Amino acid sequence: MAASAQRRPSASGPSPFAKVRRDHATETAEDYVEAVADILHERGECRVRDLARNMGVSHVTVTRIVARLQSEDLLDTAPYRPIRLTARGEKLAAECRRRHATVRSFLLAIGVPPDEADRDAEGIEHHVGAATLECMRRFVDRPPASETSP
Amino acid sequence: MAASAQRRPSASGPSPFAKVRRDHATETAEDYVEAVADILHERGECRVRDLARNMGVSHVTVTRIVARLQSEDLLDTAPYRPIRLTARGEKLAAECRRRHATVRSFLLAIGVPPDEADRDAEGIEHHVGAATLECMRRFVDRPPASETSP
DNA sequence: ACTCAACTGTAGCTATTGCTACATTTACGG
DNA sequence: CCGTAAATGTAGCAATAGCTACAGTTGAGT
Repeated sequence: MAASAQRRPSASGPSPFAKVRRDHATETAEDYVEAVADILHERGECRVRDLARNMGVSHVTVTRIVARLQSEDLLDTAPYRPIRLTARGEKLAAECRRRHATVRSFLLAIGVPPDEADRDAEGIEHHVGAATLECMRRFVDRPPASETSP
Repeated sequence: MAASAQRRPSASGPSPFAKVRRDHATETAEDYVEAVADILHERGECRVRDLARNMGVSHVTVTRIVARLQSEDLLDTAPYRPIRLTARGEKLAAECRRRHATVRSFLLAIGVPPDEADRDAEGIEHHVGAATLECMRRFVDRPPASETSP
């Protein structure tokens, strides 16, 4: 009888779920860094309060996560001071922004309604590998047919 | 100055991230239920040990999560006994299996290499809404062009 | 029947992300 | 200046998901 109960091939590790777990670890960082970049762009200054409103969580949660991201050299702040991006943070934010835009455009290109495209892109973007992203980009650049228009 | 710093529209809640957080809450349930179904199908019996190997975590983690899923009426077990699916669990597993297959086929259809398609499908499947899934299904059923063959 | 290895459960730790309640700081207006 | 409201920080709680170490069960083989 076939191999083990592993339903997915384990080419790069003991379990495909390992990658998903790793993604979750960076997901928060990516969301916050991207949000900081957006807020900075819109208001010129990013405060804990802005992030709390943007992410839909309490200011306490934001404070703690910002502290962690500062220790990871992604954000830069001081008590009662605005939050800025480090060089690494800027770079990560740019990558995330680009990837998010690609995923969103891709979903729209295959015919997903805008509101669901927004919601799903938020969750999907963190789980899209390099090859998948490239395929999405190619698809958006050159949609194979008028699939979206009946 | 425009609206708020919300970069994404908030059509169905205070923040698009709320949905992502909700998805995460059910993600574990879905993964475990699906794994139980697979193991049951392959070996006829599902033990804590099988799940631990399948998910790449320790048996302790599995025990605790199985207990929670039992309290949620998705799994059914007893101390030192095999793990089975409840009716609700069966239903959820079937839905997940179908969705996973769709996402994976879709990724393959847009040209993602099989190994990355496996990995990414694992992370993406939990964040795919009904409309997005339907679009993927339509795409797989009727690929617009020979996008995958250079 | 008994022994023993494998399996399972329990205790107790860490880390992350939520929260409320309370304390402190900033900054603005009078 | 000084007071106050808003913003921020801190303390301490809950739930989830990891882990190691140790204890208890099961079941197979002798």
